Amino acid sequence: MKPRIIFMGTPVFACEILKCLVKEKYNVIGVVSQPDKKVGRKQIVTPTPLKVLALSYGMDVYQPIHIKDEIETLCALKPDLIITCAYGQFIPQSLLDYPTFGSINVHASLLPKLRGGAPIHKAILYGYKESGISIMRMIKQMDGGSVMAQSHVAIDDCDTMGTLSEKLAKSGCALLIESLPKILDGTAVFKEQDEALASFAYNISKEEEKVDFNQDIKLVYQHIRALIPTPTAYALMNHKKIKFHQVRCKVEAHNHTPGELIGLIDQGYAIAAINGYILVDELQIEGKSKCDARSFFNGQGRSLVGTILE
RNA sequence: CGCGGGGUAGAGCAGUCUGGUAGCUCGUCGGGCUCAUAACCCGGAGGCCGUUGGUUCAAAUCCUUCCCCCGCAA
Repeated sequence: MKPRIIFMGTPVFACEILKCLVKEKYNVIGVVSQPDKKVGRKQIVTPTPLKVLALSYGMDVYQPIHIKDEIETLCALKPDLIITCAYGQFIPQSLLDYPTFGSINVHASLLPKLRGGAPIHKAILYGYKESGISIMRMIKQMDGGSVMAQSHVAIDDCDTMGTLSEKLAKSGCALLIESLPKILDGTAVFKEQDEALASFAYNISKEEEKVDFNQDIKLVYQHIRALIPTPTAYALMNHKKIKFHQVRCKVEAHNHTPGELIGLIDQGYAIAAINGYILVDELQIEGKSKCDARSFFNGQGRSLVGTILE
């Protein structure tokens, strides 16, 4: 008799985890995800990535507005284990305690560091050299449960939130598959987190999306990479937003003003920061579509050289 | 009717206010120069200026219908 598993999650990252559960033939009896949200100018109702995937597997999907109102429904499914991964709602203790094997969470950081909703973004933003995956028990406190397994993933100098997310997802899948048997046969050992070392990775705020070029190139580069592909970092150019979709960096002493548009360097549109340049490969001006550095330079970019970003 | 920007050559843009020969950078094709080049020089091709109707001697430009793309806000 295979254990009955409920999987809860929302973004693409959670999809990868669900895929591997399916691949390993675990018995996922239901998927819980956030409600469909109205998105964009047209307010089109859009399902979450995990919901789309789950439906493609023909799984039952539950999308409670407040999960505390659906505890009975979910318990009625008689889950033996709940696995969560970036679900986005606090789950009541009574539900966490229901399954025979309890509830575990796959979190994308080396706990107790970077607890919270944006561990991948923040790992890059803070310039970490490595991050990882933690599998731990769910408790009431956010990402504070005892940890049973961790894997380490190196962060490359050119990693973005997107590329790191892929690496972590891969690592997370492997770790979860390795850990599940131990959880199900009771041999898993859970260790309490050291609260003194805990740090938090709150969701990216609107203010954090704006880039300040008046700091060291390394910090600017980390900042921009951390927000690729979403929500994307930006700066203001003549009161218009300019978003950075793909960038490189070049460390080099110079006398330009931080934020000054320099022109093309190594095929990228260069912007000065302290001790170097950001080379923008793909950008987007407010009201326009994405375009590459070359195209931008052929259009308005050439005459904007010398402009200082705010 | 939430606010705003935009649709002009394969790409990115200027031109629109103030109507009068379709322009720039890049790409592409042909030729030249060079040991060589994503360099430079010469030449060519490529446009119903998003769509509908109107004003005018004349519309990319002014008024009008609709379609599409994008930023913000949610």
